Amino acid sequence: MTRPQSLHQSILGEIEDKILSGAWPPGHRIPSEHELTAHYGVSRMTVNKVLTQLAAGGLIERRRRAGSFVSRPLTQSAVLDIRDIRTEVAALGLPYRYEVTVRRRRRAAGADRALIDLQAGAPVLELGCVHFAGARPFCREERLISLDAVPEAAEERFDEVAPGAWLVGRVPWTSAEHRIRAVGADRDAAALFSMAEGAACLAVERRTWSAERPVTFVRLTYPGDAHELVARFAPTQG
Amino acid sequence: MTRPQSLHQSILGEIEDKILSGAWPPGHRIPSEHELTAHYGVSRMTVNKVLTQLAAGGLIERRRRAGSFVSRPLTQSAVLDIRDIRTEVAALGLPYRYEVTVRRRRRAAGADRALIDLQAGAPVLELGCVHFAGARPFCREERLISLDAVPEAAEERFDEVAPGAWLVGRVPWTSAEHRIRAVGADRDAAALFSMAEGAACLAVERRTWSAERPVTFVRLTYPGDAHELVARFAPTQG
DNA sequence: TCGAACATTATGTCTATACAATAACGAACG
DNA sequence: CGTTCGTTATTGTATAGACATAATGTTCGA
Repeated sequence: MTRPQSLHQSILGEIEDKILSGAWPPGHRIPSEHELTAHYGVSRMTVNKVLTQLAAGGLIERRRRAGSFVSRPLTQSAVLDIRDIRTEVAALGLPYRYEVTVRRRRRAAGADRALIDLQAGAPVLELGCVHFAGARPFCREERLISLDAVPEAAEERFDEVAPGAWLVGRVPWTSAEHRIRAVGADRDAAALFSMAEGAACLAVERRTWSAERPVTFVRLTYPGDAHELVARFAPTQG
Repeated sequence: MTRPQSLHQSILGEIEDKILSGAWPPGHRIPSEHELTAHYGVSRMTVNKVLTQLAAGGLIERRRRAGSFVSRPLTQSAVLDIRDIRTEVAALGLPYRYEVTVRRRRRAAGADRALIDLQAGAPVLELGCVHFAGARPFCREERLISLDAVPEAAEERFDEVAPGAWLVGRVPWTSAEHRIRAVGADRDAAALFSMAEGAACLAVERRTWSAERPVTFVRLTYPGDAHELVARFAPTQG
């Protein structure tokens, strides 16, 4: 359990404890790097590393000449883990399977451009999928892929690998924006999930860019309260 | 625009660009600290700072003796900003108001202990609130506060400050877990939001601990698709 | 051929020192 | 009394050197 920690880790832990326990309340001025250096008998660089890390985590704020202060939590920002659907299903201990229901190549129309920031007439691939957990449909996927950004997608059948996983393996690295809403099931979703039209569904919309260029838009619709997203907030991730 | 950056910031930017543009694809081994040291003409500590930061952001993975590698994005973890409800309403440009509808002090029963990890019979304060944006109800709040953790809450009327804001100002620093689901409106919510029973609502449940002790449980229910949560993911925060 | 011992290499951590940038403080001055 | 200006405490950044640690390759021996 108590594995040998590095110096700055144990110092980090100590200071964190002081803040989390309330011994050092929000607004409290914590000792200067110089004082901490003396207190712990370490070099200033080590102390600096700790405080820099605490500041990055939002636990303290630092001002030159003034000192470092325990920050008051204004916006609790939590880390949301967006996992691959296959992984999600596997976590339930159910066999995973998916079907491609729609695969259409076309040029971006007005409606598309509202979803993802594309040039008019840019070639896009429209995809529809259903993901299954065991025998039951788990999630509906509606996706647009910019063929300007990912031309290889035009040739891909997506029989073997789902579009999400395919893109992750192909497109280098991305920034993304997620929007999470509750929506009533449309006729399609109601039939798919065997639920009443208008019943509650969780909709996760994700827009993805790579090197400033739009890559893909996807809307994942999960039935009712059978699915939930979990986000955790902890001062230091670990 | 191009303000004078520090050395490690500009190096960070360069490497990030290489990864995001795809020049260094996932799995690619990036130059060793020693090589980067030579390439940029800086000390190893500076390079180390950059790579450590990239690793913390999840953009690269580091293995002793083997080197540093561009990681393949498996779980895209996004940062979800959980704001104060008052702030959310203010962002809409609407006047904010709230009402306390329920305020009951009692001992934790079985149902409560399923929500928040309390001892049997521990004193809790049960609260119900409705938050308004303009004239329309914006959000329903159901809350349990552990009076062991926050005894002062027993005396507080919550006339002036909503429970969420009150707690943030009082309880030092917390870790929290958020669960986000879509639920059908119960009779109460349907009446409140003037919607059909069973219509889609977004439910955000938050459990909060301070110094390992449970502090509060809150369930926020937002009407239908009138509300959405936004989470962003970017390699380096900034 | 297989496994154990060893060498090598890259990361991980820490120190001591240095100078720069910033902003709070206090003293001098109008 | 208020403003300006220099002083100084504190953080921010960077360097060079050192040793620790881990894991990969390599060599040698059974």
